[in-house]
Amino acid sequence: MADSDDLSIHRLNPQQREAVDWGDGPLLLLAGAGTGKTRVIVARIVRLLSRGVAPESILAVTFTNKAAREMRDRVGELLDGGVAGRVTVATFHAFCCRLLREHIARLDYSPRFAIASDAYQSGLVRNIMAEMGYTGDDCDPGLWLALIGKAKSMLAEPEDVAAMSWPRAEDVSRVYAEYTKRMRLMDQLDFDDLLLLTYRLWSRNPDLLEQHRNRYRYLLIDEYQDTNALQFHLMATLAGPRRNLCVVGDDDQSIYGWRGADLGNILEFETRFPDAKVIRLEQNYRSTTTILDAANAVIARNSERHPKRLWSTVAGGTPILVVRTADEEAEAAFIAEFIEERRLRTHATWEHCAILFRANAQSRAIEGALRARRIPYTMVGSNSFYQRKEILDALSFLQVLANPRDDMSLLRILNVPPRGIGAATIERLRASARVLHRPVYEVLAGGAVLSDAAPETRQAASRLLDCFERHRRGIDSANALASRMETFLREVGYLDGLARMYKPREDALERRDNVLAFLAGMAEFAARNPLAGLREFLEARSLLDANDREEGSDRHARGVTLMTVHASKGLEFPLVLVAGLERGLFPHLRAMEDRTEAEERRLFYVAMTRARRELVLTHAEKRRRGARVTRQRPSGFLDDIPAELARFTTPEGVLTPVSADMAAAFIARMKAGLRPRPADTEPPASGESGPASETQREWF
DNA sequence: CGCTACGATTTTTTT
DNA sequence: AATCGTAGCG
Repeated sequence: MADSDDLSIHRLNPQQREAVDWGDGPLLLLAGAGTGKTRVIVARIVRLLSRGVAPESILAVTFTNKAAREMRDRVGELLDGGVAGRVTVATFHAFCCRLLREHIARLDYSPRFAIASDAYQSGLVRNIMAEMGYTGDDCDPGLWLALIGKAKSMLAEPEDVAAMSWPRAEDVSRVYAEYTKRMRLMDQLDFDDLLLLTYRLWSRNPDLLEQHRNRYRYLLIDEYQDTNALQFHLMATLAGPRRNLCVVGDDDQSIYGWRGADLGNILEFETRFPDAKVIRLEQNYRSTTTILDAANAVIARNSERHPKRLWSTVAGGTPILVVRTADEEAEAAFIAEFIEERRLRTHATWEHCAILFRANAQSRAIEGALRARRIPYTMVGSNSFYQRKEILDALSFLQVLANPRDDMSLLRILNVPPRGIGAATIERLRASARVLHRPVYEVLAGGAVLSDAAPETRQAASRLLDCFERHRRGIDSANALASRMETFLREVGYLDGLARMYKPREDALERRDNVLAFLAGMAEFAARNPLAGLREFLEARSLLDANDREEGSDRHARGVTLMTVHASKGLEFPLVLVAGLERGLFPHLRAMEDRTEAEERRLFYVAMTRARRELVLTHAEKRRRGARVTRQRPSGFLDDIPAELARFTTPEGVLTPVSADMAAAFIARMKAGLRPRPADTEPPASGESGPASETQREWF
């Protein structure tokens, strides 16, 4: 969806052309929002091929699956499929995962490792903390995991951490060591391990590194501002003495610092590679000057950045609307009605509109308002489906089936639905497994622990184990995978047990439907990947981000798009509404404390620059936060928008009731064949657009 | 020893 | 509005 204005390769601006034609060696491309970044990367790949570089030699790494898919598609459009398919385009994690499946045996790991989700990691750390006797406040797993992740990105082992000057380094080291040991025992790798072990693989096996260096001779990194130290290290190592490393990014759009992204990577690229060529892309093809000037003014208040100033040839544009409402319901109602009005008065379609917010919880009110007005929408990236209890339970059954050593998953479902294996029994099993250093599954199968348990308990356990054993064969075949898994979930008692676990009948039925929808997704996967089995399904699932996990085949969004600002990066819409511009919410309270406020500002900058033609910012005076209602003050970010670019108002100041005349005019337009254009065919925004008044009518 | 029902607590962003 | 933890019942 980004860069939808279809400038062909032959119509690149001078900076873009220079970036495309630049030869070997390190290259830093500072590409602001909407400057045709993806187009340049794709053109550069095509250019490399035309210079005789083999497609197999090119590795393009992105941060998200969305970006990888888009790049793959765009390369495919310009090259015939055979060639395009030979270029490697993958996320860091997918690339490393593929490498490790093939070579990890050299590090003495099983190639059948599973990939642990963050919830899985948290659960494990929580268990570890409890076992090690930590109590009370400092049991927050997120805190410890962040430190472990930090250590990993520094290539530090637990012993190294102990010697560091961190607060409580001793404790971190112990938790880290235990965490590593347990993950290994369960054949689990976390996201960081994928990168870390790839690096270790190369440093311990120079022959392999040499082999890979000879294969991947040209490296491109997209969204470079989101990489962490380890990711940079990894790619620099692979580039080797050839140093054909082209990185593309925008420091102003770095919004993943909380996840370890290191802005230093992009700010210091020239220090690491003193002879690096640096090219800036500053011509924006996306937004009006009004939007761009406002975004520039907001981001200019950050200090640590590569100085740059985006400019646009799309003169003028409507002022940015800043709308104050009484509460979040009024805010949601305004947003819905504004979209409805734009649709009636202009050529806007629902697909042209996006509603962005800082936190997922904000979507509830907005969804309600849209539903009440029958406005179709798609909520992108809401993890909610996969965070549902029934999906997590079903997933745990499958994970144990694929990998019996997966203690965490086994313990989760051991007594689901209640089958007589209670807390005390589970505790004994766990303790015994810990002492013996054996997987819980094995201890359970051994039966010694259960010898003096109740007969029903013993019987339940052996029935469960029996069911796992029976269904284990055949998990490697895609043939009717989903229906065999459904049989498994039924025989293991889960599908029918839902009725007993959830008491309002409708609730149970809904959860059952969700599990069946999950299985339908699996069937779809199996159809697309006829060689894949259960393990491949689970791997693909864990490497996908929420945006890719839409269950319906309906990938092309229908209706208005709702998402977090984080999920919106890389996208663009003619009309963008950002909700909740309030102190404590955006910028978020937990980010306001120290240096992360700069990141909140960048996040707001990302939100603003998603808009092509019109930008609306809303804030409410009261908002429910949890159980209580709080008075909200407008976000400080609003003060940074130059007054002449914005109009501060209320819903009454913007919305005029939709008259019968207006509706009639709309119908007449439709009859006259003036159907709104689909977004893809939108003409390139160019300098010759008319005066603002005409722009206002015609932009959609 | 395990199960059910009720009440307290919760919300940042995600590969 | 869910989910989680705690207390009484079978």
